[in-house]
Amino acid sequence: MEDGEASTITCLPTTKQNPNLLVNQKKESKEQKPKTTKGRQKIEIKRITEENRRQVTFSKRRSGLFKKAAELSVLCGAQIGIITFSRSERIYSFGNVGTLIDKYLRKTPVMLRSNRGGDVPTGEENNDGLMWWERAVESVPEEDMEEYKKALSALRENLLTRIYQMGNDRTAENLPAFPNDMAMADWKLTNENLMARNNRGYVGNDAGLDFGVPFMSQKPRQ
Amino acid sequence: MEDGEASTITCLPTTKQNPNLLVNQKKESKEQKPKTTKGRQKIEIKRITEENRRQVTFSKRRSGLFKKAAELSVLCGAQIGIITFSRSERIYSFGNVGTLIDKYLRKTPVMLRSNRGGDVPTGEENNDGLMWWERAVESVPEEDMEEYKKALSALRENLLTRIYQMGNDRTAENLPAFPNDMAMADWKLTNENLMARNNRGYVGNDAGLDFGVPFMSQKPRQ
DNA sequence: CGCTATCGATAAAT
DNA sequence: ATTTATCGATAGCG
Repeated sequence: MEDGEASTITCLPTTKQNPNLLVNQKKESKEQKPKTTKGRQKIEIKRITEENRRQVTFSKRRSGLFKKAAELSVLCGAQIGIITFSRSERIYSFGNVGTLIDKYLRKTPVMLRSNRGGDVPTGEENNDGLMWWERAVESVPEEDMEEYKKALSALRENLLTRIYQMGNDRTAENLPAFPNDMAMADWKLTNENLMARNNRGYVGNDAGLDFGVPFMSQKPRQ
Repeated sequence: MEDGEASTITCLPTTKQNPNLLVNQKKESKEQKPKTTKGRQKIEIKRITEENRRQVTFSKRRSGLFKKAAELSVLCGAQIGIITFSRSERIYSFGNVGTLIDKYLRKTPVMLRSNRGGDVPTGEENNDGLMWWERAVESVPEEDMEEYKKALSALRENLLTRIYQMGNDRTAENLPAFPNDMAMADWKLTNENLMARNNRGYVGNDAGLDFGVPFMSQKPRQ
């Protein structure tokens, strides 16, 4: 913003807001503006190649999508969860995803069909390639049980910690209240998602995050 | 046409073919209509009480939401999954939910840091109110371990079963470059979910589980 | 440097 | 006609 910013870029009239005044100001300037933009344009629904533009579009449309989802949720009292991965593997989620995943998976009531571990129809689905925690419990050697238990516990701890970590709110001013279907915390977080500005930190390709919550920030609040 | 596919689930909405309303509407036409519609109206975002209207709204907006999601997906090459439960517990999903849930859950790498301690800011982190599977493993009495293990195992089985039951949506496992389309199977699944109401039997309530089990298939190629 | 907020203008939806 | 969702461009914030 150093170069060329102050010096009025091209077509923008100087009636533009002064960067110095970041406070919300009434744009009283109802004056004649020399047509600065081309307005909303029609775009084809196809992969956006330009990296930059795609990024911006992703951000904007995702916001729009989440907003819609929130509205639908409120209007109809429906539970909605959205999971989104950008191309850079960054995750963005909306709603109480964890709960919904749970319900989703439970569409089929539990019945103890005794098809054991490697039953996958696609073949070659032995335990190889599975994470330790997704392996059948029986496959854990008795002597490793102790460690296994510890690990499971740690896993749970991490999840809970993550969930509770997101206790920092950002003052959701004038947002409607969610029906009691959605937990307050979730709603707050969703709001963060909606207006969120802070979202980084957990990125990369691991350094994970959540489970049941749509949050963005990762600030551990110390 | 290829983008037609991309352009969303589309097609399901609107059978609106009002002869009066031509598609092309230029603002130049100053024709005074005696009394057409009141145009788009603003509605308050609050729970719709009237059962009927809410149902309709749910249907319409869900379509709209899915459409948006599809567009976003195509435009930005992002993976998107939406899970929706209506008040009547009917499920509607969009996208390759299975894969996304998998990725979502996998986003939490297991770190064997056993940071214990009830550091939960909000307090009340006792085991009460937790489902059996989310309780600390240590809290399981030794004599119950056997059963616990069985349960965990059954859990995993069910998840796997569930996943494969809901169809072959593992197409987009790690779709490389995003062609402007979502996997066919996924679309089919989405559409099925959209129109087919064959989602019954998932009753379920209570006991949820979800976190530690990624399930889902392995790499497509073998 | 990458992602989000804002703005003017306009396409889209109702 | 009126409200909403983007678009392109850019300022702002981490």
